Parts: sequence; C-alpha cells; structure tokens
Amino acid sequence: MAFDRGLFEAPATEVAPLLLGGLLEVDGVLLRITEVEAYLGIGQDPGSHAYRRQGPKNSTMFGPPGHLYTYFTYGMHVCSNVVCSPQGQASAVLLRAGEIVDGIEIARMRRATSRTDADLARGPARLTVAMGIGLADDGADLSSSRVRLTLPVAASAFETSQRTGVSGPGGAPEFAWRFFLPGEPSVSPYKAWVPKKR
DNA sequence: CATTAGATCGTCT
DNA sequence: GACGATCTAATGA
Repeated sequence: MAFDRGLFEAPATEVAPLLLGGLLEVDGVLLRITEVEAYLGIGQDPGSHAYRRQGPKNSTMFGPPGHLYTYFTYGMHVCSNVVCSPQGQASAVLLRAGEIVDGIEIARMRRATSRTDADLARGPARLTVAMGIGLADDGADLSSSRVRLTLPVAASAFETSQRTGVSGPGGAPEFAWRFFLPGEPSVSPYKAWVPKKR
C-alpha cells in the first residue's frame, strides 16, 4: 500500500492500531510491527513527553505527521516513534516491538547480545538498535528518507492494555493505549510500573 | 521463572 | 539533585 500521509493526521490513539502489521524498512532490514503505544499532546496525557510544553527534547513531536521522532533516554537508549495528528498537536506512536522479516543477519550483528531472534526487536530500545536507527534520524520523513514505513492493507486483530513502564498517572488504567498483536513472540510481557525503592 | 541492581546523562525542578 | 516511554547480567527459587 502506498504511503498515505492523511492517515497520520489522526490522534495517536487512532493511528496506533493501524500500525500493527505494518512494515518498517531501513537499508534492507525489514520489520513487521507487533506492539505499539500511543501518546497524546499538551495537557491530555500525563505519560507523554509533550504533556507540559514544547522544548528541545520533544520538538519533533510538534512537527508534521508521518515523520520519525527519536529520543534519548536513561542515559543510553534511543527509542523510535511515528508523529501523528496535525502539526502542533504533538501526538506520537512509540514503536515497542516487532519481528524482523528480512535482513535478519544484519539485525543479529547489531544485537549480538540477543539469544533468540524474537528478542532482536522486543522492546523499544532494542527495536531501534536492530533497525540501525539513531538520533540522526530524528525528524525523518517516513515516506522519503532512509527510514520507510508502509501500513498493512487490512487491519489486524489486536488487543490492548495499560502502557508499560510509564510512571505516575500516565500509567493509570484510563490510559490503556498499548496495542499489540496477540500470540506474537516478539511482544514484550506487560510490566506494571512500580515505584523505585529507597 | 522472578527479582534486583547498576549503567549513564539530558532535561526539568 | 532527581528521574526517566530501558536493558542486561547476576542471583535465587
């Protein structure tokens, strides 16, 4: 299916399930998306990077839809998102997991610590490494850059849950914006957020 | 299988 | 100064 920019003009909560089963291609490595999470914009979503205001860290989220938003976190990891909603609304879909369907030798090299192929892109930071995506790809147009996204022709059957790893109110049941394909080995087990120990 | 600690740094308070 | 849309290795059952 052709890249339809209009599809990304909707809020992330609507776009997220459409991405399931979609394909992400970077330099010959192909990923089938199996798990995503939606994040909304200012004042709407306590778990979102765009909850408070636009800043250096989240400015790409406020840009045009259909572009890649990559961010650096925990002092060592990079995660990948697809920007949604009209420009300025700042919603995005976090790519949490997927199955490598082509270029798997390359992905294995990049994720040498991975013991099984299902672990290659199981988790947002792992997925980003396996695909060779970095902070330099932040803002890339997903229809014309080295990172390409194509959506499935038909929607897939999916399940939902609360979001993983989101601290505070953003992890509450009313923000059940994790979407995944049931029965996929690459989907990470749901982990409820727990307060740090003292 | 489950739980825990440590790594590591930009951003915000 | 604390914390985070995380991951890995180590330890114990």
